[in-house]
Amino acid sequence: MSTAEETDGENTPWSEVTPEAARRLLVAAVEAFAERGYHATTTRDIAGRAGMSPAALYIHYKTKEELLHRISRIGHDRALLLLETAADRDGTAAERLAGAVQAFVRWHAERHTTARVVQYELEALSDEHRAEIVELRRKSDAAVRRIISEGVRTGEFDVPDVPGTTLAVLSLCIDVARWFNAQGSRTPDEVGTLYADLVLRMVGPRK
Amino acid sequence: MSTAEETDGENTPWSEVTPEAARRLLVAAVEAFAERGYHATTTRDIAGRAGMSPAALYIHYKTKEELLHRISRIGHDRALLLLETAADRDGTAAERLAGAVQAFVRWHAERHTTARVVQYELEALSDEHRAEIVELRRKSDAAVRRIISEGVRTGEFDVPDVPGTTLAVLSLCIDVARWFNAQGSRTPDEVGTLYADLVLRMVGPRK
DNA sequence: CGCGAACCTGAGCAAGCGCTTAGGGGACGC
DNA sequence: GCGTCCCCTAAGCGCTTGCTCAGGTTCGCG
Repeated sequence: MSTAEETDGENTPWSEVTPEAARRLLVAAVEAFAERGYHATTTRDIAGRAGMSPAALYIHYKTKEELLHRISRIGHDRALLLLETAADRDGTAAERLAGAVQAFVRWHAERHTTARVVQYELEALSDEHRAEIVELRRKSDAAVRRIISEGVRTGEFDVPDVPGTTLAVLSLCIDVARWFNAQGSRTPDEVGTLYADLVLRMVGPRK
Repeated sequence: MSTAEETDGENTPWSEVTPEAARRLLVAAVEAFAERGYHATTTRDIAGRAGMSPAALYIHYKTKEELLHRISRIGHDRALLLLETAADRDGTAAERLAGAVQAFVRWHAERHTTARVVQYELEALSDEHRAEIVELRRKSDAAVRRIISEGVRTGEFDVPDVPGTTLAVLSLCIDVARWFNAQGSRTPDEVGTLYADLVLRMVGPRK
């Protein structure tokens, strides 16, 4: 369907999902969950989008919730990788923070279908699965906080409330998945650049 | 249940919902929708929380979707009122923007149960109802954009992309409803003050 | 050709869904 | 006492849900 989804520039989207039929089902589930939400999506709808019968789904996944967990896990791994890569780069804190925001926002805009499921369907996970995902989110928070803390230490940034500002930065980026529209006038890169600028203003020294 | 919900300082929460039984049902629906989401909530659950039989719901509301629409409509009216009141006040653009963000964020934190339903269950509405709500959101956007535009005109603000920054400010505030936790360490007022400061930095002149 | 493994389907089950209907029971005027 | 109105419940209807299971098709390999 969506060519922007299929031909992702920086990586093959779901290459880690190995039986091809399982991948087709997972991609169909991402689309359906993003459109209607997890609870409003039926297993018949997922199977139908993948061109299979409802029973085929249960050959590759034990339950509908396992499908959601696989999607959420892969998405969170990817998001965490983006942030930690940006945090580990060389350069000033400002350069690294701008890079992290640019990459994180770009991902949320470009792959907003996936990101919507990843960010807004957490409470549909089982307790064990949700605990696993929450731990990944804690690490994402730590990566951003590390950049901001170092900027404060070197005097590049003026941030009275580091945990609060970290939360606000992540919140701002994540919410891109909710409002971004591929038919809109802004490209993912433009939104990333705008947001990187706004975040640098949030942490920069007062005039 | 939650005393913070029941005893709202600035207004009686659902006083506009007039038959008392209808109000009890609506409050129960807000709690249930916020906890599990609209589609995962059953009419039996709503009626049970209100201490009634499932059939009682249909004396006061035609469908489950009508309940969601009433909640969404009242919440959006309240949010719009907050923003327009702040925009119409006297003072500098910076003062008015800070006031708008403080009030808007405070509402999203203090009444995060309601706000979660209002902000994250739009696609469960019927087409007509959603169109009505989208119009209210357009007006909220216009109120914030007006403040920022005036700040740019008077030279108080330096904002290269007014529509984009307006979107980011609203997005930042709305997402408070998603992560705010009443058991957490921050009060709604503290979050409002933090966010007002961050937003002023976003629009302020470069150092 | 025979055989086993991998994959998928048609049919359907038990449970739960939104919503309806027939009727009960208390408060009120007369 | 009696009828009327309003608010509510018990029971359940028709349908959809997540999921199962027996069996069929396709394939590589000897």
